[in-house]
Amino acid sequence: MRFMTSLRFIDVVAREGAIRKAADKLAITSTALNRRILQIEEEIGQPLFERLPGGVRLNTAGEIFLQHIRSQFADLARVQSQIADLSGIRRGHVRIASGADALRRFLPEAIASYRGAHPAVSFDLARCYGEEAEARLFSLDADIALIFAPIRAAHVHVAATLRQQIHCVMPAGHRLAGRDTIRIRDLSGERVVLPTAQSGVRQLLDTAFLRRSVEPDVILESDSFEIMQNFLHFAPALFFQIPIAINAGLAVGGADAADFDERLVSRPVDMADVAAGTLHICHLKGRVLPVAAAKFLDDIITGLRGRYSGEVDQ
Amino acid sequence: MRFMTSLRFIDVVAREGAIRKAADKLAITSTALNRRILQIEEEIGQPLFERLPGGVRLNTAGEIFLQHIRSQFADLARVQSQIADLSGIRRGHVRIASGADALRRFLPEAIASYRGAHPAVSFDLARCYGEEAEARLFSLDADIALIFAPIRAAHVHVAATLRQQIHCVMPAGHRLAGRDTIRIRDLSGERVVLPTAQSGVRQLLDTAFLRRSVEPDVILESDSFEIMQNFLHFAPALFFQIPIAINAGLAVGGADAADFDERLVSRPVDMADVAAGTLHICHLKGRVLPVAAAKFLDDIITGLRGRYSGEVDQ
DNA sequence: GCTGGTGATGCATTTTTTGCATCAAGGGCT
DNA sequence: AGCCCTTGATGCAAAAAATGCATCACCAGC
Repeated sequence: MRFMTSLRFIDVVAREGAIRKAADKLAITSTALNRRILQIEEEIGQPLFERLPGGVRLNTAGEIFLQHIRSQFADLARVQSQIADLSGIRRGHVRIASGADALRRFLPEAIASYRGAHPAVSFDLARCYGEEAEARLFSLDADIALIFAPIRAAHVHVAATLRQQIHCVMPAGHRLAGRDTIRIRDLSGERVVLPTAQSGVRQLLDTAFLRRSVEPDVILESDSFEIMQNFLHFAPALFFQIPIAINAGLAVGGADAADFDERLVSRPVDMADVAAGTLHICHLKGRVLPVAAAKFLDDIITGLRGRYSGEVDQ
Repeated sequence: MRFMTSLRFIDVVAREGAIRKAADKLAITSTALNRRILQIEEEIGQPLFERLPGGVRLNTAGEIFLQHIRSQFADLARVQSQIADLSGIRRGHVRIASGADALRRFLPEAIASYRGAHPAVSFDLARCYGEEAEARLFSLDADIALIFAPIRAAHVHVAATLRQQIHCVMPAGHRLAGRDTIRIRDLSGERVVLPTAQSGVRQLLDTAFLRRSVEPDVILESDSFEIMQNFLHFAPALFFQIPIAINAGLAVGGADAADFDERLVSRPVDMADVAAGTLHICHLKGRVLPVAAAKFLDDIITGLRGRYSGEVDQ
């Protein structure tokens, strides 16, 4: 949209923190960009950036204005998708911020299924932890967020929640593989593979370890479920994830549950030790989502309700 | 704002119904305007107007887009007033759509008082009936509406309501001037002056006349309270208004109430005959009002609560 | 004091926008 | 049917705006 260029430029300058860097990114001269900024500031009647020796930074007015710009862009996208909808073609773009948990299997599957019905809709997945996901909603860089952690900010609207019990994954031959549920005290001295400290799963586990005064032998920390799971094929260890992250089949644990990997089994951690965490499916409060995003959000909530009826709320 | 010109042009074209007329109004050539429209339509990817032999008319896509444009303008105004607020100067502009009732005395007084505290805030008053006032909220031509009639559209948010009993105004020497309250049956054959059929007061009265099978002698219909009231100085007759419209003093009726004009008195119509109407103080649902408008709305509601505590709701 | 980064500005060039003249099309009127 | 008027669209030249280059002033770190 031609008439939005100046506004987009401001957004980029704010992100880059310097007019010249932003100009490089936008493939124009710093002169042109600088003058556009000056012109808008003149029209507003007040400067939007403070000039620092190392670049520029938004002042208060600029922050207010940038928020306006971003909401304009988001609203324009919604309007465009709504207009595209009129001509029968359901086009659109959905931007999702999600933890690694849901990215593993749930979102790919949901997106594939959605694209089966609406092939002209494209997706953007950003993998990030809770706080960053909330920030992405606020800066309108994401339409939907899936957060397995408590919600911090008031501007986040939780459309649905899914209770998820932590599961322990281990080689089929492990001494604990016979148990129905795993107790935290069983893990004392055990070799375990843990997600990074920012992860919701890790935070629940750390709380439990501390409470039961259990110190497992942490041999690997990673932000990649792939690596952690594959590691178990080469060395005997335990790792932890939530059911929604299980990437082959739907072995939600229990003695009679199917193994989700020929040599790995999953068993729930006893609820007396680790409380079930909550996966929050959110969007920005007060925001009208683009058609495609709204429909997708609806679809995944309906899908979850069908699959985990008891654990879905709101 | 330079970057909004094309959008403003679309708004004007939609209102005028013809590119050439809009071009005249905007003081540019129809060529330039036409090309701007064509360019935006190309950027959107779809036409926004249908071309008719007598001009242009918005199509569905255009209506969606125009609504977006107007919300952008309203939001920009809010952002500007918010930014202006930062520098200490409380500037701003408040646009009000109101029935003649509230325009008479209540709004002028409220505005004068508000401007005493914030002299840099300007006002725009549009006198209109209920349905049009709602339309103005929707088209974002008004921030606040005062409607003495039932609310029709779902997109209107009622911030407060004020119950108002219809009062009968007459010369001090009139045979009914001695009564505490006026009954509808007293009006049979009486000379009355009535507001136009679109007015909320008139609709309440018509219902009452019909129910009681009373046919007064309607000698004047007008949409101007000024004319109706002045008429009473020259010919004996009755006219009707709500307390908020009484323009000198606050004679809300009752036997001991002060007369609001040396030769005219006001008496309430019995509630058994005419139910109290409701003045609705509204804005568009889901909209964030500019600082000035939000503050003014707050002020008048607080003011009403102080003056008519029993009759103010929500 | 030098170096490497920043944003601002004068001037020539390029790109975009505008205006004039003109066309084709449709409705209303005689 | 024929005329007339008004509508939006378009080719081409002029006006206006945006851009790029070269350069300045400023500041931090070395």
